[in-house]
Amino acid sequence: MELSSSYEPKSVEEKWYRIWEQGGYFHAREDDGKEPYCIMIPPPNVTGNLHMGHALNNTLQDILIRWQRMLGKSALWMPGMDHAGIATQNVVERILSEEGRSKNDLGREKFEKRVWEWKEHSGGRIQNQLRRLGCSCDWERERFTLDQGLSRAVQTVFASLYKEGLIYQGYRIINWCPRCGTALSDIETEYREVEGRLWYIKYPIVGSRDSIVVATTRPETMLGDTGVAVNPEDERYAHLIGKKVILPLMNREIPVFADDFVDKEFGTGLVKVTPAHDPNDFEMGKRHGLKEINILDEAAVINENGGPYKGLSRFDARAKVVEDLEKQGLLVKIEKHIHSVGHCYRCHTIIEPYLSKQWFVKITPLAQTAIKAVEDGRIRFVPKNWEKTYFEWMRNIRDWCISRQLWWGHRIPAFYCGDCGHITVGAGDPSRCEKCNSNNIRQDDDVLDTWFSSGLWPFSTLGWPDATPALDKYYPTSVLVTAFDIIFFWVARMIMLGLKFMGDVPFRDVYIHALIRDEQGAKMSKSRGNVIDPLVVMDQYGTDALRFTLAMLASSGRDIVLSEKRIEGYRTFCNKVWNASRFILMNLESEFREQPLEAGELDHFDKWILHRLNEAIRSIQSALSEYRFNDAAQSIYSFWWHEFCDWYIELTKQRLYSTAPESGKSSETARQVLFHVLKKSIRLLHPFMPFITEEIWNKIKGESEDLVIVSGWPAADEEFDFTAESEEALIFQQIVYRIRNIRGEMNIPPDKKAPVIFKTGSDKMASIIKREKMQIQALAKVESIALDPHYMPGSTDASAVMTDIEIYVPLRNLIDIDKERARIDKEIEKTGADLARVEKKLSDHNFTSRAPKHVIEKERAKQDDFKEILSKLESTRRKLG
RNA sequence: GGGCGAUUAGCUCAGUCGGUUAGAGCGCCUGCCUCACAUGCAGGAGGUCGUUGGUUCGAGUCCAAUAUCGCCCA
Repeated sequence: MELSSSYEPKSVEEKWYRIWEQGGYFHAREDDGKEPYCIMIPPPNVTGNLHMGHALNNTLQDILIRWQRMLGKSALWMPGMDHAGIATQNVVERILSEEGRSKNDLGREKFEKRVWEWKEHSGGRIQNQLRRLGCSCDWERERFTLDQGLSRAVQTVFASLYKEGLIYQGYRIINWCPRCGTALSDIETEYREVEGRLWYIKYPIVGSRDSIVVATTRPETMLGDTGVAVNPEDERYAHLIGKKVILPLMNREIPVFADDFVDKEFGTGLVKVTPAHDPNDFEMGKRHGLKEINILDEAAVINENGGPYKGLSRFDARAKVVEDLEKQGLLVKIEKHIHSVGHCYRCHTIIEPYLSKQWFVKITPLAQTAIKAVEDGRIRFVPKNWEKTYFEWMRNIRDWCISRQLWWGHRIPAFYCGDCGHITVGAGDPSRCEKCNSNNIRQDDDVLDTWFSSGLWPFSTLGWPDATPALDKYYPTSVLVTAFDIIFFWVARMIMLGLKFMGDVPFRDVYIHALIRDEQGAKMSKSRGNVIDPLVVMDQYGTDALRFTLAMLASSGRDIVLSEKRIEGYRTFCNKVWNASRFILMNLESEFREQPLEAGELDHFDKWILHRLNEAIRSIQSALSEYRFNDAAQSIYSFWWHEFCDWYIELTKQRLYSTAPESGKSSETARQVLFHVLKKSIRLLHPFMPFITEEIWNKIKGESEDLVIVSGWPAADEEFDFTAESEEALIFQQIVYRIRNIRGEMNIPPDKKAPVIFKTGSDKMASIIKREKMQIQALAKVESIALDPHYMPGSTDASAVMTDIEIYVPLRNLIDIDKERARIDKEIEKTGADLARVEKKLSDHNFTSRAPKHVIEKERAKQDDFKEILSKLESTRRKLG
């Protein structure tokens, strides 16, 4: 039963995780007849390593799952990983390039095989890192977005949406990453303010010696210009509309036309129009029938349409174009200009708006249903204000570009017929064109956006498109736990696709937690070097300390600022819990048997701690059910430390150590209460600190009891609500605290015990003091206690005044009169201020006539109290001279 | 440009329905190795709740304006 004097997390963590996992404690059974509770893990990238964001996200999920499991639910936490198309392909391409090869050297099939090999050997490290974090995922059900079942779900969804006309091919400007060599969706493009330039370029007017001046941030795109636009209301240029100008360098005649889109204030008010290389120009081009001249290839190198500039990169081309314009005297001026430029969210390369044929999801019909689900309250965001962000985006949503020019991913299930040109789309691999039955068909080369498959996660992982018992039991899931940065990427898409294919929401609640930042509030990133690695932290302080810290910090704000100091602080809490348990175990006698508590045997402090335990249970329960993780953690922390350890355990020592013959019963009751409270508080703490609690539980559980992970969640016991006794315990604490305060302030050495005289006219107070005489002596280090309603204090008494009690500590030569005067003066000042505030309120007719009665009563009572205390303090002060 | 959020102790943050004397952790100061714990114990200092105005009997809390900082979208 003996425990070591400090908690050593390392071996405990490994041991218990193994026992839980091997013992099937994480496994939820669809046939268990229990009420379902299900959380789908936000699948980490297969390339991922556990960072603080994951640690927070998964700690919160694990708290919920463990809590619900203890509540007796069929708690399923579905784990898995995301194939992360771009990221994973990049990783393997980098490895190949170190070998001096490219993916094209291997060819598609061999490359895919190579990625799978990489996945088997190096991918998915994060799964074991989640185990270290204590995550009680149902690993038997682990899924991967590219595994067979999920791939079938993807194909089924694609085919269905295509047949309904909600997936289509379009030729338009998309966001192209020249480095990754693929299209991206709008939200995969990150805009950043960069300082660029504005070049003013002369375009000669056809049939005139005059020229116009256009301003542009991208002079190199002029190679593809097919027009110049002006605002129709711009009088300066009205005469030019319909004229033609000569495009310099290319010597092409292009029209000047009017379009509302043009901002009169920008540059000269004349803009060059390059329909193939700018989304706005593309729209204008469509409106005015302009030609689209694509001047770039897929690597953003100028192609044959760029004439003499062919072969130059987009950046070299810019320099050369500017240089040539200058030589020809066509460059008017250059200005500095700040504008926002899109970057690839994976590799941060500048995005090229690029004209190409891609697959799109027609999103508006899906979005409307998804908006309604949140409006109706069928899905609830917590905190609620994220609903605004969701609505804002969903109402302005644009079609989703889902094709990616990658090799790693779900290949688009569209087959082109070489004979009739028909496109056959369907789940499974068709061998013939569905229209002309030709076998001359070829599958689309592209793969789908990774988010397309993760959008199906809540039902594809449960077996959809098959109607499985798991799907039936666990869908809709209970809650989705995630950070706000993927509301658009993931949350919104799961809602749209879940409603579409399951006919019901994918989850009831969406709990949005904050992002983690460093001590300076900066986003943690490897390049900044400010990363706190959760794995290192778990090594140093233990997993439970990290988890508790994260729970404490998980309040509803946007950011969490994390510092190691904080984690260190909660390691001491682990140690506190450990040592309190150790104390209790040390004081159980070998023949100790847990007995039901008998109300008749309990003393006031037993009743107090049982009452406080009830209140802690209630407050933790209500906090967790509203996702107030920090409040729940705060409640359990302060109950453990500041009530159970600081007061109750200290109070039991007198009873446990007493040698008085009649004390046997009291000490046995104390043991029973200690044990009872320990057992319940260990269970309350389990979801937050699973390892230490399982270790301790193992030493205290009964032979027939199973592990704490499946023990019942404590319920408040109304039989143990002792309000009146608890109030008396608080008065006792006040008394002890007042005496300790005198000792501390007067610097009375700990070994010097002082006599104390209580002056009170209240029978209630007198009885408390008489009853708890021994405890006051022990906790406040008091030599003797006297009750004297008529005590006349001497000039060397230190004193304290509380409601209905005056406390005197005769100090004789130990007293420092100046200090005592200052102490009393401070009290007088404070009480005087309190009294003044209350009296001001009570003398205000508006207050007494309009405030609710109970508020006025409260103020009156306070007034009486303060008055009495103040007068006693003043009389004491007079005696001090 | 549109939207969202923050501003409370030296630091990082709680503060639910507007109603005790605004709380916590860390840090700081004083005294203690008291037989569970020095990863500890006891005591203490430290706040005009960003600013201004309003609503209210009453505002850290509600409203408006403003300043500073941050995030998202275009």
